[in-house]
Amino acid sequence: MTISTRKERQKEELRGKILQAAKELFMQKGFEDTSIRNIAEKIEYSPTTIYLYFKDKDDIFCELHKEGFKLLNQYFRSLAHVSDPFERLKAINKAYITFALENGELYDLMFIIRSPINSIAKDDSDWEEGKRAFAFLTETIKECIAKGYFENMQPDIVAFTVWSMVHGIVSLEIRNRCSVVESLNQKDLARQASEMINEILDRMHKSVQ
Amino acid sequence: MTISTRKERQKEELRGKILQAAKELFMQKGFEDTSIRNIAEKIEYSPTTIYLYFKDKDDIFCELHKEGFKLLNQYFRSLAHVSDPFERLKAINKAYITFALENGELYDLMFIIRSPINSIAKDDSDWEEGKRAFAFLTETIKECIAKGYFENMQPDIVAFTVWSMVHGIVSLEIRNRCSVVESLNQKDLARQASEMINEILDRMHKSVQ
DNA sequence: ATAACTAACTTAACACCGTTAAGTATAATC
DNA sequence: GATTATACTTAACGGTGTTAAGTTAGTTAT
Repeated sequence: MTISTRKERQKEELRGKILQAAKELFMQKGFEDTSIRNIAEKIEYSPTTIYLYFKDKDDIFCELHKEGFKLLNQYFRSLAHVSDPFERLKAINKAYITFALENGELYDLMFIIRSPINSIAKDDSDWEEGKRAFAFLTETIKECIAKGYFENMQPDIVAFTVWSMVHGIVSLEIRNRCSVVESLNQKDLARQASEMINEILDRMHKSVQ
Repeated sequence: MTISTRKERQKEELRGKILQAAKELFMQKGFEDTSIRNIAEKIEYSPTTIYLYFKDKDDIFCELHKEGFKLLNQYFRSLAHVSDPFERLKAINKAYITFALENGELYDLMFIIRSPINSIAKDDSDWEEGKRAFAFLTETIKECIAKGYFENMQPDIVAFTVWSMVHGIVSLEIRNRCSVVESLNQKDLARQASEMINEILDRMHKSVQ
């Protein structure tokens, strides 16, 4: 028993090493620019070994995709204690942007890259953590509505809108499309972006008071 | 003279054919999934011929990038006659989303794809039409501000915010990340998105009256 | 103890990719 | 008619994801 569990543990360890190496390389060079051979070299195994642990490159993608959402949920979890829902909503925005800019390549993987997202969409377990993150946002917005914010608006439509606003900013930044706007200080984009979004939310709120 | 101009014309024609073939393939399969060999096969030339007309694949990208912005400006131009700036702004949002969803792969090229956007950023001529499009938006917002909208906000910050809001929606759709929101009718996304954005703008306006 | 089997890994290969060096055939020029 | 320039192609390089077949060590069965 002990011997077979050790073997199983070792297998799991190698799987973890592959994932770790893949993650580090993806963070450095991005998904497209990281090859199976690169990963193999890093862990000092032959490229084909990786296929004993993962179906294909997309399978590794999926794993890190899930990991990314776990991390995002960690960023969010620390906000659960903020009791005022509107303040929490603004904090979510800030946390989301911080997460995206601190983990650019991971964010890319989660929300921008094309790759195997169509195959991933079928399997519900791949989106579990993603849905949890979105649910946290939706729940916060429901509380806001209960307090009189976003009157006459559907919670998940508001949630989607808020999400897409921050995603818009972040993805333009990550894919380097901000250069057309000269007056935007690239370095302080996170702060400026947060402010803009929260300014918008504030004004929306004032409109219904 | 006639003979050399004919040759020049023929060269230009082939260049155009390459661009046209590339465009069609990009629209069908996306940039990454279209190879130089695919383009060559389509126009019945050898792959290397393409390198006589374009420096590399990124060079073709740049050309279509510029073309995309020209087309976007065509969508915008038809809105110049809308005299009320706030109505025009809302029409711009609608047109932008329509453009993006009608020309998904082209939009991808312009605003999402990583590829050679860093090399493109240096050359100002590549962004000429892009800046014209953004200027149209900024100008409209300046007029809005002159009429009392967006009080105490910087025009190009507002412009960037508006842009990123619509970009957020559109890019989540194009890269298939909308599936987490079950209540969003995928088919009518354009309409729903337009409505959401314009609802937000309306509420922002009411807040300062 | 030896034979058969299994697990973990590697080698070699396939068909593709972007790109380039060298070659060819045709047309223009001297 | 010889040379040179133009327009194009062939063949190759080093890379990619992926797979079929081979190897080597360890486990199990007789």
